[in-house]
Amino acid sequence: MNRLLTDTAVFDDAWLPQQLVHRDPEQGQLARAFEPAFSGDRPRDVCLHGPHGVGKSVLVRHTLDRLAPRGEIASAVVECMGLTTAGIMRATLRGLGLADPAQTTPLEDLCLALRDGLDEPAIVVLDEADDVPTTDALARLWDVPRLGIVAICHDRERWVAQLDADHRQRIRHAADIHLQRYHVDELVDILRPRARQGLAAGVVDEDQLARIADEAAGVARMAITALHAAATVAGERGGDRIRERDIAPGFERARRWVRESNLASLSFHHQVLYELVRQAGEIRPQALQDRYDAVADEVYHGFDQTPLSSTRSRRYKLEKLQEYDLIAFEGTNQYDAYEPCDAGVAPAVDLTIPSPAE
DNA sequence: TATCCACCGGAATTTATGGAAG
DNA sequence: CTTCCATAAATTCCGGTGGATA
Repeated sequence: MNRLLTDTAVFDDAWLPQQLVHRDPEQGQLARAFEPAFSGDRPRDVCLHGPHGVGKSVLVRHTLDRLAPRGEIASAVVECMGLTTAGIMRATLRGLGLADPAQTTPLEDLCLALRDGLDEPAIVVLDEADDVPTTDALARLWDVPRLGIVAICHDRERWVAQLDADHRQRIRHAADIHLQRYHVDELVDILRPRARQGLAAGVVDEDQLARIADEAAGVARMAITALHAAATVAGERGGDRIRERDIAPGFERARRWVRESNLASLSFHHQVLYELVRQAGEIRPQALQDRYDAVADEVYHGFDQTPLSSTRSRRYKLEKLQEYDLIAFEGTNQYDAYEPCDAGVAPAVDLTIPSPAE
C-alpha cells in the first residue's frame, strides 16, 4: 500500500458508511416495505431500480442494518448475475442460513426446503435481477409464504416486460423505488468521509473531490474507485498529494481495476481467449479460431484443463468477455474483428503463449 | 438480381461432475 | 463400491443474416 493510503477498505464495495447521505426518502420507503415483518407478516415486495453504481445494494444492506435493533429479519442477498434458477434457490437457502445444498440437489427439493424451513418473515434481495432468467426464480420464490422479495434492476420497464402476465400483475403491488444519479455536491458528501478515513491528511482537497465527483457523472461507485485510484497514481509518481493531473489517469486506472476484477472472476478458457485477442490487438473471428487451435495445446499444458474443441464453445466465452466489457466486436459480417477494450488489462493467470508462426 | 460466404446465435443433445441411495 | 440422478458445461446441429461477388 502506498503512503497516501491509510485504509483501503473504505473504497471497497462491501464497506458500509456510518450514515447513508442523500437517500433518506428512499430509505424510509424501503423501511416501510419491510415493516410488516415485525408483526410476523410477509414484507412487501420491492422493485428497486436505477443506473449502475448509484448505491442500490448499499441502500438495501444499510436499511436492513438499521432495522436490526428492532428485531432480526432474516435476509439473503443473492448476486443473480450468471446464476440459474437452481443457483438462485441455493444461494437463497445459504443466505438465510437454512441449508447448504449441493450443486446437484434437485430444484424441487430446494423449493421444498425453503418453504418448509422458513417459519419467520424473511427477505431475499435479488441483485442484478435483470441479467437472469428471473421469471422462473420469481415464481419459485413467490411460492414461499412470508418471504418478501427485493428485486434490484437497472431498467424497471425492461425487466417487467420480460415477466409473464401473472408476475407483472403481482409486481404492480410491489413498492417502486427509483434511485437517481447523484448531483456533484451529493457525491462530494459521499467521498469526503472516505477521503478522511482512507487517505492520509492533506492528500486531497475539496476542489479535487468536486473534480472527481463531476467526472463520475453521478455514479458513486465510479467516484469512490477513482478517488482510490487517483491516490494510487499520485503515490506512484512520487507525489504526496493528489493533483489535477492525477485525476484523468485515476479514472483510467479505476476502469482498469473493474475490468481486471471482472476478468479474474471468469474461467481459464476466458483468460486464454482474452489474452489472444489482447496480443493480437485486433483479430478477425476466423484468425482467432486458427490461432487458438495453433497454440491451445501448449497454453493449456500444465493447467488442469483441456482446450475447447468446438468453435461454438469459444463463441460462448467470447460473448461473456464482451458482456464484461473486456473485448468489443461489432456486427455480423466478415470484416468485423474482436479487439480488447483496454489492452492494459492483463489476464489473472500467467500464460505463456507461443508467438505466431512467421 | 441471384447466389455465395463467413459467421452468429438458438436449441437440442451429450458429457462431466459429484452427492445420495442401495 | 456401484448405480442413479441432478445440474452445468461442452458440443453438435443448423437456420438466419447481411455484405460480397458474379
